Amino acid sequence: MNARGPDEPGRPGRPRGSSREMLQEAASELFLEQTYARTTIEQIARHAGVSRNTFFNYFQAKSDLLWVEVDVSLERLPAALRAAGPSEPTDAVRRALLDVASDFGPARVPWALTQQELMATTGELEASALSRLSAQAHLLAGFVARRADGADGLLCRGFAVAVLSAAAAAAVEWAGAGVARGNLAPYVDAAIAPVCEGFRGRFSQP
Amino acid sequence: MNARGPDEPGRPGRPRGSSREMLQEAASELFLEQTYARTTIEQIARHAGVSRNTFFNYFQAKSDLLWVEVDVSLERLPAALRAAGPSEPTDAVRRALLDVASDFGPARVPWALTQQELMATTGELEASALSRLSAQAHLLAGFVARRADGADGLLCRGFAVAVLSAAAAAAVEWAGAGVARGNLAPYVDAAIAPVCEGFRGRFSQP
DNA sequence: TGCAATTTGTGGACTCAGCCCATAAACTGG
DNA sequence: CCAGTTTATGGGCTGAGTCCACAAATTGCA
Repeated sequence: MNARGPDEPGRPGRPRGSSREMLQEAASELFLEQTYARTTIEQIARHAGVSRNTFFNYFQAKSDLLWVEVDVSLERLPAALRAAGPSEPTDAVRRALLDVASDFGPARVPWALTQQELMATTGELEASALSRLSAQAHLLAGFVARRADGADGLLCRGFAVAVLSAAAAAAVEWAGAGVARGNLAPYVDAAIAPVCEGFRGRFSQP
Repeated sequence: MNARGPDEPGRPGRPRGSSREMLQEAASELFLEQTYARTTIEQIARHAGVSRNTFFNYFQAKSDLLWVEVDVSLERLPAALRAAGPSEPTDAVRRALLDVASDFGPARVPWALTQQELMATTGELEASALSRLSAQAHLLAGFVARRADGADGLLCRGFAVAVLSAAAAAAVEWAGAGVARGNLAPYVDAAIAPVCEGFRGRFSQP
């Protein structure tokens, strides 16, 4: 077990010859030229100067490339929840999601939201999308359950997936709105506010 | 263009030598023995006495086999919505979803809900699940938009995905509850009621 | 009876994602 | 110089999904 990260200088072993960023950049160029569906992992890797297998040292799946920006912002969700303070759970979740959404301005549209129609094999986008949604739902449900001690597990999970899928629908709408889309946050707020309202008060404070 | 279905007797062309049911039965046996992940399309087809390619004459994807029962019940959703009458849109949706859910008793658990952990390639279950959810969301959003003339598209879509994902979470909970799970409908009702409440009144009648 | 049209079954070939493995290369510290 | 560690690479493999050409089975029509 070595506590050092993969980039510290004094670390044993062969240093990395590439980076996630290089592969992302290579992929972006190819996606623009050919679309995601017509781009193979082999092409991305060679374009970045590495071999196909090396690609899998940096990403677990091709579809991860569609979600890089989203994944980065979602890493902040736990902190955003903690920062939301001891308020009512649905309010805390709403504030935290708006905080994460505030990362996305009109020019920062994730690949995942622009390549909706042009996916290769059946439901590659769907798979990657739902796997992310359920990971975050697990997080949110745990948060709510901890805040509302003894709350019904189904209620926590129901709220988590409902609010997240409403937010996702808002992101799709936002991405499809064209150049005048503005910021993501207002879209998300409009979509999740009714969900939060419907669940407000159902998570009794401990 | 031939209006006759694939089973009418007077239809030209070679009659079908197999059926969806035969393939489903073959698949069920193999899934019980080997799990979904360890069963190949080739095995299912041979077990049903046809070739691999013929499988794709009856199903579009291997994962369709996980959703046969669900798909059959979901076909009733449009009729259930129409039957829900001219009541408030969120009420109509709630009643229609409970109607569909009433198909599922304690012994009728779809494969999709029992093979959650044992999928083959990354996110095969997720892909098939989300593709179904978004198809039904499209339906629901259209229904609500028609009922509430001039309503915000984002609000309609947000409600549709929120209520459906809450129902899906309920189904997961239900399937995981073991032999004493009872009927699906109460689970669904508990999960979607708050969502419907949050959106109630937001779809002004025309 | 024969012939076109139509529909299904089938085998073969292909692409590509994802996975595993053995080996080489590049670095560390002793 | 050596042992340990980490990355890079090539090779091979499985399996889903697609395409295509051709055979087989049925229809209606001449």
